[in-house]
Amino acid sequence: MDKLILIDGNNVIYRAFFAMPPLTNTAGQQTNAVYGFTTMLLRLIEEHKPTHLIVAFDAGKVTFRHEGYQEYKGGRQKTPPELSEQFPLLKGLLRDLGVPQFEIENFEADDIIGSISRQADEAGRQVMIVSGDKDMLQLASEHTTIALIRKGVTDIELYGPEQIREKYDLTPQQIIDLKGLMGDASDNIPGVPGVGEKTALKLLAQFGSVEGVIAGTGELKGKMKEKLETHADDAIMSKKLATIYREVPLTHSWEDMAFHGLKKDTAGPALAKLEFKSLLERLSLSGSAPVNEETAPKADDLDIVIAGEPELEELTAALTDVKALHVETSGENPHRSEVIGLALSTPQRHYFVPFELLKLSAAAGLRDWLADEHAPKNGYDLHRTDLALHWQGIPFAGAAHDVQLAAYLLDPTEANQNLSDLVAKYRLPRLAPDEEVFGKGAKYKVPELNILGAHVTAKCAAVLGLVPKQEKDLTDTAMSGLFHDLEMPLSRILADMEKQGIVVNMDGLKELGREFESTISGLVEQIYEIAGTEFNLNSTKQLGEILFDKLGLPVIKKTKTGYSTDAEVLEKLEPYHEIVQKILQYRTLAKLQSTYVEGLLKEIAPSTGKVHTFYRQTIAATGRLSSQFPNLQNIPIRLEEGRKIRKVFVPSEPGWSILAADYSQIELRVLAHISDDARLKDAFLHDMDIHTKTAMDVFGVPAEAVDANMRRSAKAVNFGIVYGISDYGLSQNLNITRKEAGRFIEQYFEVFQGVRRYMDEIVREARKAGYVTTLLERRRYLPEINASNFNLRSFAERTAMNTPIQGTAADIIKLAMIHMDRALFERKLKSRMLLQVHDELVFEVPEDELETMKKLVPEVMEGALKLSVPLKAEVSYGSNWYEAK
DNA sequence: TCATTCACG
DNA sequence: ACGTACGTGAATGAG
Repeated sequence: MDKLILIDGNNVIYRAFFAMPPLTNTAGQQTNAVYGFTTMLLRLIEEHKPTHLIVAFDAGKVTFRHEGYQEYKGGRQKTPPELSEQFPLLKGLLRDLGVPQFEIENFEADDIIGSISRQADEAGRQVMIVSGDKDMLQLASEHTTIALIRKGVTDIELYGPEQIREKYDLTPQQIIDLKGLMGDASDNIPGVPGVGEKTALKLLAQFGSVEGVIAGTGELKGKMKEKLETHADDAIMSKKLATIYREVPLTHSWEDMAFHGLKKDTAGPALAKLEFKSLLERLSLSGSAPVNEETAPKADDLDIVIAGEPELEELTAALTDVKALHVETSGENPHRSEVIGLALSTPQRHYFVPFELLKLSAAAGLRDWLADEHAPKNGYDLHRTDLALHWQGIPFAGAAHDVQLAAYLLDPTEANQNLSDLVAKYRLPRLAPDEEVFGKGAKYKVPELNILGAHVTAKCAAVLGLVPKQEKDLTDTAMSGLFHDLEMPLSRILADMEKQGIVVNMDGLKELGREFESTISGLVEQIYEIAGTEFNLNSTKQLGEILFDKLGLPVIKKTKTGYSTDAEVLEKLEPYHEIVQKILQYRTLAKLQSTYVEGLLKEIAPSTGKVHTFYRQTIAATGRLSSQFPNLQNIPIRLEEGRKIRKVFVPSEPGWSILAADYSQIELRVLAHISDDARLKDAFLHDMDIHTKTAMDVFGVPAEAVDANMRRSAKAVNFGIVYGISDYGLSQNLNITRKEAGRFIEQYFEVFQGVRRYMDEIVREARKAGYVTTLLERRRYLPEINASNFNLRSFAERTAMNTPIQGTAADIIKLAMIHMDRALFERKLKSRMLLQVHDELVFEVPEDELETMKKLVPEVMEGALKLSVPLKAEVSYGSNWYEAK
C-alpha cells in the first residue's frame, strides 16, 4: 500500500529552530534547525515507512494571496539570519538523503501540499501531512491524516476527521470558518475582533459556517451582534485567506515523489559534514562513511570566507590544511592572462582571495606557500596557474595533482574537460559552468565580489572532491605512475620552457616579410592579368569560379561547399594552364607571410623580445603535446623558402648556439619493439636506412637495385603502416591504383609477418578491451571499434594500430625531457631546453657547454627507455634554428 | 561558428 | 558497398 508523507518544510524548520538549543558545528555555523528537522524526518520515516515523501518549501516573495490583501503576513517578524542560513544546508542535506523536495514559484508550501493531497485523495491514496500549522487540519479526510507538531519537534498528534470532530466538533472544512471568525495574529489575518476560539466554536456549532453566522446575526444580540455585523466583510476575507489553495498547477508526477529509502552513499558524508554524529550512529552509517577530510563539500553550503586584509592571518595559519587551490585567470593565453583571484580549500573552510590582496605584505605567508615546492597543491590546470602567476611576479611550485591532467589521462579523447563537466561526470554537486558566471566571448565580465568568490571557491571545492576519486581511477587503470612520475613532473618542465621562451629576431623577420611581399605582389599582378580580372585570391569560392567556370579547367575534386582548390588538385591542373603554378606559389608565400611572418611578429612579447609558446598537455588523444600562441611545432622546414623562417629563432645570449636533437625513425623503432618483428628489429639493430631496407625486402632486390622511386614507395608504405594502413590511403599517397597499393601492402606483410601479427592482434585486443595502451600504459578508448558503420569501425581500427605507436613515441620523448631537465640541473649546466617538436628537442647552449651537450643530449634521449632495438638521436647545432640541421 | 587550406611530426 | 591515411594549430572567407 502506497503511503505519502507531505512535510511543510518552512513551518517545520521554523519550529525546529525555536525548539532546539543553538547548536553550532566546529566551523561556527549554526545547525540546530537542520538537526531538529532531520531528527523529526528520520523518526517519521522509521515509524511510518512512506513509499512517497515530499518536503515542500515556499518560493517567491509575492504569493497570490498578497494580490488580494497587502498586509497578509505583514505582522510577521523577519526570519532571523541564523535560521535563513540554515535553509540551504537543509535543502542540500535533503538532496543527499534522497528526499524529494518541491518549490513552486509564487506559491506557499501549504498550497503545494493542499494540491498534492487533493490529487492523492481523489486517487484514494493514503496521505500524511506534517506541519505545526493548525490550518492544515482543513485538509483532513478519509485518506488524509494531519500530523500536528505540538511541542518540540518529535511530539506530534495525529488528526483525521474523527479526531477533529472529537476535539472541536467541526468538520475539516469548518476549520476555515473557525479561522475566518477568530483570525490569526501570526499571519495578520484579522477575523472578527473579540471572537476567540471559544466563541467561534459556539457560533459554528449553531450556524455551521461564516456565511451562516452572517446570515444569522438576527438571532444574536448585544455586543456580539454588533461586532459580527460591522466585521462581516473581514470575516469573509479572513476565511478566504485561511483557505488553502488546492489548484496549484503541478508538474510533478507520482513517481517524482517516490522515496526509495535514504541514499546511504551520500547521506553518510552529508551528515558527517554537518557533524551530526548521533544521527550517523542512529543510521549506523558511521562505519560506512567516516568523517572524511576529502569529503566533497556541497556547492550550496560551502563555508566561504571572502578574505580581506584582516582574514589573511587566519588564512595563513590554515595553509597547512589546504587541500585544494584554484587560481582564476582570464583569457586563453596564460602568458597574457590577468589573475582574478584565488580560492583555497581546507576541509573546514574555503577562502577566496581577490588578486589585489595577494600583493599586500600581509599576504607574504601565502606567497611563500605558493612558491614552496614542498607544499603540495591540488588544482585544475596548474600549468596555466604557474604561468599566469609568474607573469605577475608570483612564483609557483609544488603541483601535486592536477585534475585536468588526470582527467586527460583517464580519457584523452574527452574534449573540453572543464571543471563543471568533470564534477557532473563524478556525480558531485553541480558546479556552474564558467560561461554562466562570467559570460562568453565578448560578453566576458568578472562579476561582483560575492558571486565571484562563491564561484571560484566552488571550483576549488570541486577539485577537493575530484582528487580522491581520480586517484582511485588512476590506480585502477594502472596509470598512477604515468600521472605522478611523468605527466605531473613534465608540466613543471613545460612551464619552465615556456617562461624561458625563445628569441625571435624581429628585424630579420620583417626583412623576410618584405622579401615575401615583393614576390607576392608580383604574383598577384600576374594572376589577375592572366585571369583578366581582379578577385580575392584567398577566397576558394572566387578562385574556383575563375579556374573552373571562367577558364574551364577540369574539376578534380569537390568539397561540401563547392570546388576543391587544394594543392593536390592544383598540382594536377598545372599542365592545363600557366595560372595554376602561380597560384600554388602564391599560396605558399601567402601562408608564410600571414602565419609565420605576421603571425609570429604579433606573438613577440615586448618585455622579453621572445615568443613564449604554450604547450598543451591535455589535447592530443595519443599523448603528444600541442603548441599554441604561437604554435612552434609547425615552423616550416620541408621547403627551402619556408625553412628560412627558422633563421630568426636565435639564442638569447651572445655567443650561444641553438642545438637541436631529433629521434631518428622513432615510430618505426617503437613498432619494431612492440610487434617484435624479426626483420624490422634486425634492420634497426644494424642501423640500416629503413626505407631502403623496406624497398629491398618488399621488392626482393639487393641494395644497389633500389632506385629513388622504389625507396619513395617503401617510405610511403612505412608511413602507411604507422598510420594504420589501408590500400585506399596508400593509393592516394602514391597516386597509384588501389589494386597496386593493395599488392604493396600484401608484399610488405609477407616479409614483415611480425608486423602483420601485431596489427591483427592490436585490433582484436581493442575490440575485446575497448581500449589500447602505450608502453607506459597510456590509454585510449575506442568505442567505435565494434560499430556496424564501416567508416567508423575502420577509423577506430586504424587508430588502434596507430595510437600505441605514436603514443609510445610520445611517452619516450616525455621521459627524455624529464631526464634531460634533471641532467641539466645536476650538472649545473647553463644550457636551457626551449622547445619540443614531437621527436625533437631544441636547446640554447653556451659556447663552453657545446661539447658536453653534443654528447649529453643524444645520450639522454637514446637512454630514455630501453627497447629491444636501439633508439637513435641525431644532434646538430648552429647560430640559429635554421643552421641546426 | 564552420569549412577550407596548409604548416609541422 | 563502404570512401580515409595518424596527430595537431592558425589564417582566411563565408554565412
